[in-house]
Amino acid sequence: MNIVTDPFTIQANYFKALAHPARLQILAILRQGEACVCHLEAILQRRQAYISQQLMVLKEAGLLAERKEGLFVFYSLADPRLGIILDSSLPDVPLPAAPMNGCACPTCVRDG
Amino acid sequence: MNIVTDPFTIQANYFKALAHPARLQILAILRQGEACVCHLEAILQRRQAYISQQLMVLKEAGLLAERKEGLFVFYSLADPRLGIILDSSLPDVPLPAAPMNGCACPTCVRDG
DNA sequence: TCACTATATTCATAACTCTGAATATAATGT
DNA sequence: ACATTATATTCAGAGTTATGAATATAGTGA
Repeated sequence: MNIVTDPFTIQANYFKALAHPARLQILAILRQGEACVCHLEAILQRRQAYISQQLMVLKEAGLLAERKEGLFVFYSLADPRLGIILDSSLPDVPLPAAPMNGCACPTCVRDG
Repeated sequence: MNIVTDPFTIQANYFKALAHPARLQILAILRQGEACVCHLEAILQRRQAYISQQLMVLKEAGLLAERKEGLFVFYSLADPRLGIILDSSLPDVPLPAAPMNGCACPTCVRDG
């Protein structure tokens, strides 16, 4: 595993991180504000390990910031510029944020 | 092979087309203006079949426009918005357009 | 310390994508 | 019609990525 210096390869790796429906859905959710893993788990209806795996891919690509609060880890977008890319990449199709049900994280419990 | 309607999957397919160094290099060249296959072949130093394959991927993703002129097919960017995405995705690294040598297409012959 | 909960990692296999070689098509001139 | 040139397509094997199951870690409270 060599260090990549070719700018086209670096850029390609960046897009690779974006080239996955579940990861794009996660990013769409995070654009609305930070969220913990359990939150994403409830929205995406996928098992926790799966969510964590996708978060790791996004994190390694440098797309996410994280904040710990007790047991919870809250993820958010590292760079708002990402919003420009996400908007520009799908001119005509709106990206609905899927509805939530049943998350026990502090935010959800407080907000009902 | 079903028709995809999920917006996240559509968007992911879009990024998949971008997630490849050779294709990004092609796009970087096309941002400077249309180019024929032989032109790209000379710049990328890859075999013609390879260039055509990558062009087909970009075309299927809806990124390219084409124009026929005799035996030559000139490709160009379908949507200038793509420039925004390409610029935003690599804030700090300049993308050099590789130097050319030896292309026999009408444009190159005319311009010397 | 122990039990509990939220999140992370590892691993094996399935699924997919890339690549190169060969070949096909399509436009042009003779 | 034939030859030539520019571009497109097909296909198989190599290589990469995704997925689910199992397990590990880390923070919290008793």
